[in-house]
Amino acid sequence: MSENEPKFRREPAQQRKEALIEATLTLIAEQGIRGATVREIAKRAEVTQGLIRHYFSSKEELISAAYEYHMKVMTQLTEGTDLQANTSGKTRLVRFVESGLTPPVVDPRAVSLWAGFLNKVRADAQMFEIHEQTYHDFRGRLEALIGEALNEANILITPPRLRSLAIACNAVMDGLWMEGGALPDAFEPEELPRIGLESISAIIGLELTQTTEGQS
Amino acid sequence: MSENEPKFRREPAQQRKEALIEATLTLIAEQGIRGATVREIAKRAEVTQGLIRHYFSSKEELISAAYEYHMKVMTQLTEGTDLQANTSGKTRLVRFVESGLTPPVVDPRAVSLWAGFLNKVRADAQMFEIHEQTYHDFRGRLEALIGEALNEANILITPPRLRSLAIACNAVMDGLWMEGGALPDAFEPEELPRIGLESISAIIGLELTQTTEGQS
DNA sequence: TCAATATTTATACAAACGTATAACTATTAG
DNA sequence: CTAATAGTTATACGTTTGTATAAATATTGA
Repeated sequence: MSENEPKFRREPAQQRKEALIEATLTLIAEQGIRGATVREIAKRAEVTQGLIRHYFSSKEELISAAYEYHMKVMTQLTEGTDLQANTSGKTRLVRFVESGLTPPVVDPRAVSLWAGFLNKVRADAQMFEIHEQTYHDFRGRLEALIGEALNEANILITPPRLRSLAIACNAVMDGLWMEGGALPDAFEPEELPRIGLESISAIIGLELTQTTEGQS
Repeated sequence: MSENEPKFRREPAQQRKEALIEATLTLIAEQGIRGATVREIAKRAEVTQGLIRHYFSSKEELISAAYEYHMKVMTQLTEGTDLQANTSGKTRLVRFVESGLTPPVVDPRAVSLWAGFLNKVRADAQMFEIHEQTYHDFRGRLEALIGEALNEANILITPPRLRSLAIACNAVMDGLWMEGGALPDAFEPEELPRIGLESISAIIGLELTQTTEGQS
């Protein structure tokens, strides 16, 4: 009669936290922060709602933790591609653009998350700091790569002009990323990186679409 | 003793509806759709909550009406600039880009609204249709202007290539619009249209920054 | 094997939510 | 001036929300 099946399993703290955060992010992407209720989060993570309060002292704290986690993952996604150092700046720029305009960076969920967090990021000082740092870091890396690529080609450029080019290229990438994520069926798979590279080539005045170096 | 001050005023139906919709949009921009509660909407519109149900049979209907209203306003904002017909395509393209990259189109509230509506637009078929139509309309207009400007300069271009250029220019505008709205203090007032025109000039291969025609 | 402990479940509560309906009153038509 | 109408307020109801606390149980160390 009495089956001694355990009624629940205890998981390592970090693993549970991550599961709760993942469920939170999915729900925020689907229904916004207010739509990510503690009960629904618990259901998705397959625990009861009381457990959330055991790991996070409030919903506010869970949301902040989820944001931090997400931004870290996104940063790693755009960093990870390039490990071998002796590739040219031009090639690294090409790869940076390509990886930023293909999955998993281009992804409906990522765009939805950006939208879902926007207001909260504006209101919360700590989250705003994380956002600004990530944004400037991304643009700074793009600016450095453009500078190196132009330098290799012996194209001279002033710092303010380089800043403008970086803002413009960043805007192209942001725009394509947003549209690719918001309208996933409106573009062919290779269309986004192709248009991105063509546009950035034109903007910085250096052809990027015919790479002679080996493609990883 | 008994002052015969009227306890409320009756307003024309359309005026009340618009006030309710405006309050709704402001709240959606601030806190998302779920944050736009009927009670808070009523408070902002300075009426009691019961009145909302007199004009809209449900919150769902109010949200849809607010979206339709907002998209109409945004469309008019990007249409309105150009009335005199005998200006060149190049000039009209310049004005189109400039007006799309300055207030009131570039505006934190507009970006927040875009973010706030994103999920709902994906889920609701009717709202999705409105969104797609507006988006394609905008890009179509941009594509036509680019085509005319290039044609005037005797630059030949194939239709698929024109499509790519339009997607790219649209992405530049979207990206700058988004960044200008999300980080209002990160750019100088003239920086966005300047960078936009420079980038689009480079992308389509036609200089737009030195206009010889009169500027409105 | 058994007590100690931290994880997990279970239950409860006040506040806020969308909705429904009744009561009031400014406005209009005759 | 009066009655009818529709805009508006007022109140209420069942659910869902975030939070709080008690109870149960899986796991660990001695």
